[in-house]
Amino acid sequence: MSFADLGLSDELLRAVGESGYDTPTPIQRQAIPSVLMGRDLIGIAQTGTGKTASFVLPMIDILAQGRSRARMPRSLILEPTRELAAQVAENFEKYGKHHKLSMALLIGGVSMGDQQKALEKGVDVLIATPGRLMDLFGRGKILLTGCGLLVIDEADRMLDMGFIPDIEEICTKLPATRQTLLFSATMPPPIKKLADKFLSNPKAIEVSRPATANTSIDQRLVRTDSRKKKDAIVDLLRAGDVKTAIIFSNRKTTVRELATSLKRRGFASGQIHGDMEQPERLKELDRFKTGEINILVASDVAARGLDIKGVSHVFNYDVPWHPDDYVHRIGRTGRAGATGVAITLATSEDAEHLDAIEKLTGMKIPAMEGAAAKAAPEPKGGRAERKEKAEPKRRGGKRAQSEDAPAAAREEPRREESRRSREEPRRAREDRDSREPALVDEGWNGPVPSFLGTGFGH
DNA sequence: AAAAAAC
Repeated sequence: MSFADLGLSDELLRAVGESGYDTPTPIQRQAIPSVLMGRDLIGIAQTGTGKTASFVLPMIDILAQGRSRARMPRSLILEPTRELAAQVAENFEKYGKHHKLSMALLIGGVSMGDQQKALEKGVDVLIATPGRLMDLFGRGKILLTGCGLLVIDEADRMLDMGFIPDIEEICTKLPATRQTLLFSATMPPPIKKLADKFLSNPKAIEVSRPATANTSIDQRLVRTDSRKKKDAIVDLLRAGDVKTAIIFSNRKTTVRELATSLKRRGFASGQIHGDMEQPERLKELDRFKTGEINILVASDVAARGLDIKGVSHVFNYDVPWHPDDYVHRIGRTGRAGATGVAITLATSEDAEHLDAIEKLTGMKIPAMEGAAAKAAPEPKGGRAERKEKAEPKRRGGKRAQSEDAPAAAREEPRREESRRSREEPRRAREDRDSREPALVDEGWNGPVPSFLGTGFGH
């Protein structure tokens, strides 16, 4: 089975091929033909399954017919965070390069002027976070009556963030006869209700995979004391073979402090959290992706969905309060068939949260003792991931082929999803399915996209 | 207990 069997256009197949993809992932195989036929779709899938391409690709072909009119976007993609919206926009640019489609990225924290200008000219695809979209809508800058295609991505996360009322309101502004695609890692009742209300006769696709049966991530625990945490992290960064690391903290203030402290100690480090200005957030992310810095201190804004290639280590400077977040955080490493290391610093006060994590993942995180705790283990088993070992700072651009490979071309632990689903008690499945999968979603490795109504294509 | 998202 190749992409050519899915009914996509030649131009699109060319863009896909040029990006290095050749074989569609299960969700792409199942979703693309249905989306091309105009069907509604519920995709139970997480990042790492090739989810983004499963809607981006058919959308490009659907939108290739017809053209946009001023202030009347033809399609809308809703994302929970600004960074995820930017990541999807990057995918549109990549796969739409042989099409003449226009898009606008409507996210908060950046100037509205350029977004408005793009809307005025007319766009084929609107990629938005709910807040900015509602704002612009309220100002009369957008008419959604011509928007015949809606994608609600990461629906369960939208729920967590309290976006459901906004989503419902947005849905009512769209024409009743439209195609709606909804993606969610889990299906809690409110999401089910949303789907019942706004989708008609949807095709349901479920692609799940055990998150931390993810052997590509070597998980370790370091017992420490709150006062020694900073020294511990510095030791781990120095001693281990840390090529690229994300250090998660529970609080924005801690992110700031730790980032400052690491910088002062000479680490090529940066930070990202929700109190930073949006341009700064994207700039830091870009510096990290291009290798200008190799350590990123982050809040949970970066925990989910973000696909950054070649992260060798994830550190939990704090044990996350919500066990799901643990799985999401460590899922930033061990991506694209590479192996990664996830090290969690835990104090005696963290016992309860640690228990919750171990219960969720169904495994005890092995402790690094004594001398071992001084050195972070190397990611083992490696292929591409060990390549630049001697050189802590990656340079942008050239990357190992396997890392750059498409979701489908990558090595994928092909577990028997459907069989597993049948055999497993529903309860356990739901539990597990709320976790982040081991693998990556479509990459976003380019520079920070210019979010403002970029034309793409030539 | 936090974080995320509009101005």
